[in-house]
Amino acid sequence: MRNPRQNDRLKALLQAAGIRSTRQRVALAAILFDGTHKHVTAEQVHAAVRKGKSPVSLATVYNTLHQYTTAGLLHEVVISSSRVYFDTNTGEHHHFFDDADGKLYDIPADSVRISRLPPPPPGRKLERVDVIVRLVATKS
Amino acid sequence: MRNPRQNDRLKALLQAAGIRSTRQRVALAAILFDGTHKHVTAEQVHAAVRKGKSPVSLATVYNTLHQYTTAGLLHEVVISSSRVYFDTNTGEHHHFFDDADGKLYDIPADSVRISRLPPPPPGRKLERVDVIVRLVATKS
DNA sequence: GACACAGTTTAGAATCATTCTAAACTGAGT
DNA sequence: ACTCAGTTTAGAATGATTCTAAACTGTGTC
Repeated sequence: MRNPRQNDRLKALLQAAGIRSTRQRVALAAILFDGTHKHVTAEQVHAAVRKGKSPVSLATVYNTLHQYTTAGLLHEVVISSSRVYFDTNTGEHHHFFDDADGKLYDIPADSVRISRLPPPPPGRKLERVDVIVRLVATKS
Repeated sequence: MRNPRQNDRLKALLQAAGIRSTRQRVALAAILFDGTHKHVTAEQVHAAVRKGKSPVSLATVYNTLHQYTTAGLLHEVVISSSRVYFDTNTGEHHHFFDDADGKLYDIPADSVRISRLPPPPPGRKLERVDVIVRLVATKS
């Protein structure tokens, strides 16, 4: 995105999260925070940023995705052991996972009601509840 | 387990699942199906079987765990991207995952009620619902 | 505007769980 | 005992991710 208005928005977004803005971090933010929610892998982000005019190394993609996650700009979603997804929707919600094509779809938090959850073991507190609804193709 | 009664039980269990019983498969079954439910990784099973008198290669541990999973004797639980857990409890239930020590604890199915789940996208059907409750140490 | 230095980026090596390969082995039926 | 599909194996290969150590860059200081 060469749009200077966009650029300022992204810099502000990083600043607000306490992250120093650099050329690479803005390029990645432009891909991730374009207004629509996404589920992406590091490789996908790397491929996308390589197409642009502002190349970023794979190591930096990993570093930055983790940094954004720590800063609360992304959520990590563990769905399959072979790859980690990063979710730009950081609000409470759940996921459909389609095994056929490896894609994730959001389920709004209020579509799922969890009740009667047992208390966590002593010395531990509940951090997050992830509901993953695994899908398969209907063998018609 | 050198107990011949045990041995016959395990062979029968494999047979019933349509799996030919071999020395290796029985040795692994002895570790997995001892009457108590477990959450194990391939490495853990490999370490355990190596201590016994009936060594099994790591490749066979992987092959066999997957075969047992396909046969419905185990369930695969994906909780963290760095390892896969195999669960000897194949009934419907959910999990606490303790990030502090990487351990899994069962949550009985009837402790969690999921309602208002949206319908799966067209051409897909719901295969399984996994609820993972992530725990962290209480910072006291 | 040049200087310094912590923070950042990078290519490539390293890691680690898992899968693959291709050869040796084994069990069930003749 | 003989055969052949099915099984096991060591070690190589894979693939995502992390590490390393060296080069680079942004920000504050004069």
